[in-house]
Amino acid sequence: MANTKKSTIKDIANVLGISPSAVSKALNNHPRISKKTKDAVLQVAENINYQPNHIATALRKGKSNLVGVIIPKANSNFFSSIIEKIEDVLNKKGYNVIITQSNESYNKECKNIEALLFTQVDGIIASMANETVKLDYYNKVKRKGIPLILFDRGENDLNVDYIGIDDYKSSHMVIDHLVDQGCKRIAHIGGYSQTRIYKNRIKGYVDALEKHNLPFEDDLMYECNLRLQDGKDIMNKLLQLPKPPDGVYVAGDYAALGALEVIKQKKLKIPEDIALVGFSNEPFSEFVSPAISSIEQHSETIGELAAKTFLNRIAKPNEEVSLNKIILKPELIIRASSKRK
Amino acid sequence: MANTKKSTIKDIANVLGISPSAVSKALNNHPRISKKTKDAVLQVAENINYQPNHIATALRKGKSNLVGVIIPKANSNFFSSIIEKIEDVLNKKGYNVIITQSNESYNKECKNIEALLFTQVDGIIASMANETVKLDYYNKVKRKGIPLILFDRGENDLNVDYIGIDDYKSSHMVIDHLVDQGCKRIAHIGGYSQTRIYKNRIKGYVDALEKHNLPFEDDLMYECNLRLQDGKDIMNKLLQLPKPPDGVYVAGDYAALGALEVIKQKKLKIPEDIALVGFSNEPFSEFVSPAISSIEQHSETIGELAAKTFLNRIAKPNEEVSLNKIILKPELIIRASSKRK
DNA sequence: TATATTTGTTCAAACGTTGGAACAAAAGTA
DNA sequence: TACTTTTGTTCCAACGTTTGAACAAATATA
Repeated sequence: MANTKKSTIKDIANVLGISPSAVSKALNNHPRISKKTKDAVLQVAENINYQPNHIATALRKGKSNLVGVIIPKANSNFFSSIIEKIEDVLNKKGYNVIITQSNESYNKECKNIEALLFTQVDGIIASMANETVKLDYYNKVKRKGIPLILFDRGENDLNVDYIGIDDYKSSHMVIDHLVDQGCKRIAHIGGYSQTRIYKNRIKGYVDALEKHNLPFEDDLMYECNLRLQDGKDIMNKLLQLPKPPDGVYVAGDYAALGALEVIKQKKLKIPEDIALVGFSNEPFSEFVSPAISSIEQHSETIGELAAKTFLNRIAKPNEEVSLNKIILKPELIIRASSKRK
Repeated sequence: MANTKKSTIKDIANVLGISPSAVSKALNNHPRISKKTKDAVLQVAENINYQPNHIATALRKGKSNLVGVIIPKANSNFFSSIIEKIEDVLNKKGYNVIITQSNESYNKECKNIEALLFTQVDGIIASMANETVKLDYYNKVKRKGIPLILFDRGENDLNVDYIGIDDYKSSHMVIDHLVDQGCKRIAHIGGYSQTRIYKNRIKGYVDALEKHNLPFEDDLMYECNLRLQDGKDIMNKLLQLPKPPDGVYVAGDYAALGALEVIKQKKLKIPEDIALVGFSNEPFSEFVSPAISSIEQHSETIGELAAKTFLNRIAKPNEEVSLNKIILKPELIIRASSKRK
């Protein structure tokens, strides 16, 4: 029935009466092997359904051709399309991608790193969990000398390649827009400031307010996990303020959706009473009502650049110099939720 | 700087003046090795920061401890939480998980299978792409003799383990509910019937209509990719019918969201004019307005069972008998979009 | 014709680990 | 004391591939 025994290079060699190394060289298109032999080998390989043993190659070459990717959670379009692009680029170069989720947990992230190192990946492309403050595990990766590339959720202290968008500028774009629409009291529902990107968004928010001579008030700013429920909870708090905001900038679309629901529930008008802007342009943002304005982060580009950066590192491993810090330009997509005029 | 040269079992052996195999056995807690030696080995391993070479082990043992998972797309909560659970269960047993996305494309799926086989995974857990009709690649996996487990999107002809919910029954639950709410003309926005689960949902819809003596009309049923935009497009068509439906059963929440938007846009009332039920209970369904009724598929359970089924297969490889076809009970979550009374 | 070069192949070792066979030493049994 | 059993270890081959060195044969150069 099932020809369960896998055929090897040796089997091909036996059939043809040549040595295994000749076969190996033929398969790898070695210049010293004659066309005749190469053809014969290919033919036999086909016939006996030969599949190279990747593990043996990996052992011999000291290279697994596996790349680990760590993301917080795959269930957003942002991350899943980044993964898609990374797979795309790396598969073409003969790499396979191992994806792991940290679920925003530092512990899980550490376990993932352990597992990836154990699996002998040739590199790690990661976006850090919200919780992560300690960098010990990432440093371990660096010390092993295998390429580490961060995207979106990065960390300056690590001193590794990084691809992300300009979060500080994003906030300016959002606030500029809201001010332009006539907002005077703008709240921010942000991520935890320990994460660099959220810190930058907050900083951008604060600085942009100042730029426009608008007051910054503690009551108007919250840090949270940016889940849908967080958006609801915080929006409720904001609406209970003596002077509620007339504009809300939310650092994530799921939380923005939560905020939207609460505002509608309270029979307030969007954007007239409160203008709302989200972040990361999830597919649903366009379709809820009113459609939520959001920052597009160009996830495909991020994925592509992350993969290419890895390939570059692999190509020239001992090039200590010139870290890549690629900062992409954000794009503000203006929709009904913030368009007053 | 970086002690880039990895330490091996041999290094430990040299330090202690014992043989490599003694070290190997000590590390694997072989009963014939003395406690003294084991302790010493562990100590030295720690000191020189020894990390076992997984690839060498894999080669020697003929087992990669890698499991491939193929899903259509990670960006839904349904799939990402299944993955999470699979990782969870398998990591505990020393397996690592390689996740790949087919993006609903047959070609990509084939490539993924190729890549996973090439990487020498010990098993594949998959949910098929919508497009997939030909089973040749999956049959190839079977012929290799490595465990194949399908979930959600399965296929009877393949004759492999399967975990999913009772789609046929789901439809009955939905239609029963809609009828109970007074709907007389119920439309179905379904997935492509070539996919088993969608076929079952359609069959359930048709049979349930009959059960309730309601008319089945071609005009009231569509097959599509169930993306948000598909929901919008088809809902528009449904509303242009001379006699539009008063209830719509959508086989996916994203498409349901699209339909919802269109209905609201046309100033029709939900659930009064049209009652709406979705499928798979994505997180946003609860929070849009009106909240969308949906079928909960218990994704964690699916993930857990898929992983455990794999482990069972591995444990007893030559047990040809007794396929596992695990069909879970669906749960209808009734929300505002269909609750008339 | 003698020598150098090219071509096509084989040999052997290596990658790091494992595990059965072999064996010596220690301990137990008659 | 002589034998069996147990204990702790080493030896060696194996997993499937790769690769530089070696080598013979064919071809080119002087």
